[in-house]
Amino acid sequence: MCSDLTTQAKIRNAAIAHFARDGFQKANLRAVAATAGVSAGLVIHHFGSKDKLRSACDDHVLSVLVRRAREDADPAGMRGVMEEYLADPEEYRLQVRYMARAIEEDTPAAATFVTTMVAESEAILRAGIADGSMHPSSDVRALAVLTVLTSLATLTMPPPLARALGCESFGPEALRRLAVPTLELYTRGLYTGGAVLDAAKDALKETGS
Amino acid sequence: MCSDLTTQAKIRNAAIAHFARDGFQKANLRAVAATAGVSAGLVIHHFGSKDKLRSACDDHVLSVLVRRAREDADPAGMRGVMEEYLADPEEYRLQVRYMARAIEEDTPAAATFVTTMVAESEAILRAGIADGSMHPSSDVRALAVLTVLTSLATLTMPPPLARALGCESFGPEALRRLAVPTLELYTRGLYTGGAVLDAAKDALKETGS
DNA sequence: CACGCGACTGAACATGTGTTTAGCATGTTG
DNA sequence: CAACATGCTAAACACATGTTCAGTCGCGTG
Repeated sequence: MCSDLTTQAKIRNAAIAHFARDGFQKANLRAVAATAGVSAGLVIHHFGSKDKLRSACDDHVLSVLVRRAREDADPAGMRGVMEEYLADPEEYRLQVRYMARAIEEDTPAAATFVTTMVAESEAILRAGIADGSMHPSSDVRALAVLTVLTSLATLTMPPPLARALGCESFGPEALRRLAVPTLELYTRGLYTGGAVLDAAKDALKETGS
Repeated sequence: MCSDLTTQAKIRNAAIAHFARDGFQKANLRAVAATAGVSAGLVIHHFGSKDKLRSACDDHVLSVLVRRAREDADPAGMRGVMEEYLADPEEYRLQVRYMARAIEEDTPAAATFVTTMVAESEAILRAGIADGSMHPSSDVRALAVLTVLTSLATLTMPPPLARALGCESFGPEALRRLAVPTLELYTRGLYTGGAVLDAAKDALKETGS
């Protein structure tokens, strides 16, 4: 990190780190101020309140993440995102984690982010279906949501699940381990026959009325 | 809810509801006490501290959830869980949400829960592969983790993603919408060819050393 | 220089919240 | 009956934390 940043920017970055790590509630201004190397009062002096600070962080992370997502829009929803994640600039992990927290708490920026991601995913899926590289789906929208959801879940895998994989905590290692099984699932599926799908369709037809 | 419960049980249930809805931090004892119809002091009188209360809730939810999971162990990891979720006793939604929060915060009970679920998933997958109803996988363990992860993510889908699906918030409606695309993915896969999988394998071989 | 303005600090303030304590009611026991 | 344990409450306490305030430093400007 270059240290020749605006004080505002230093505070914002410190806040992003703390919010991402501890959550908005648990993070406290004095700690944020400390890692930014300033006093608690200054944080408020620049941002007005903890909530406004959060908004600033939201907007910043949103813009960075959306820009990145647009840059490497790849097949399969967030595959591009995953690749960049594998390369693993620590900063990127932070921002994804931050956004995941924002999504949980249903922040406006998070809504924008999700909308963007789902739209982009859907476009990619439609393109893939059109050119024959992907199977058609009965509900492309829902499939797009599913893609984003699983990508996000994977990228923010909680520690207990990472440990189930033999990793101390989530990181590139865990992601590498998941990559092949995931893609196997995406190319062959899991079931050898259509029985489960048919059964589900029937079940839904009954309940669906 | 039957109101002929021990006061302790009433408090515990109220706490589970609040922890699930607001998270452990944000939930406060006075509110919990209020919905339990008692005073704040009594909560501490019975449980000793907020942390101990959390432990009690953890253990309770864990036991209920594990019991349920064992009862309807079905193919595909948590498909049984999903079915029960579709039937939608409000209480069940609560407990799943509670456990998701516990997993995020890496509680001991959550670790046990995850371990159990992954083990069960893995067993189911191995059985399915053995009897030919599922495709073999290069890493069954990782596949099991993936299954649990996506199931959990689906069941605790955050509001923004639910809205992308046209639902106001997550519920049986959203789950029904996702069911068919999910199972389509699980039976046909997404890609029509193996190009992406092969590319990923190559990429990992390079980075993997 | 004098002035003012913005960055900045440290201490004070306000409030929300976990916990403690003193006390009250009730039922049980010696 | 007296003593005591138990379930319970309300008020007080302790402390963390968001926010405010008064004042200092440094710097550009009239």
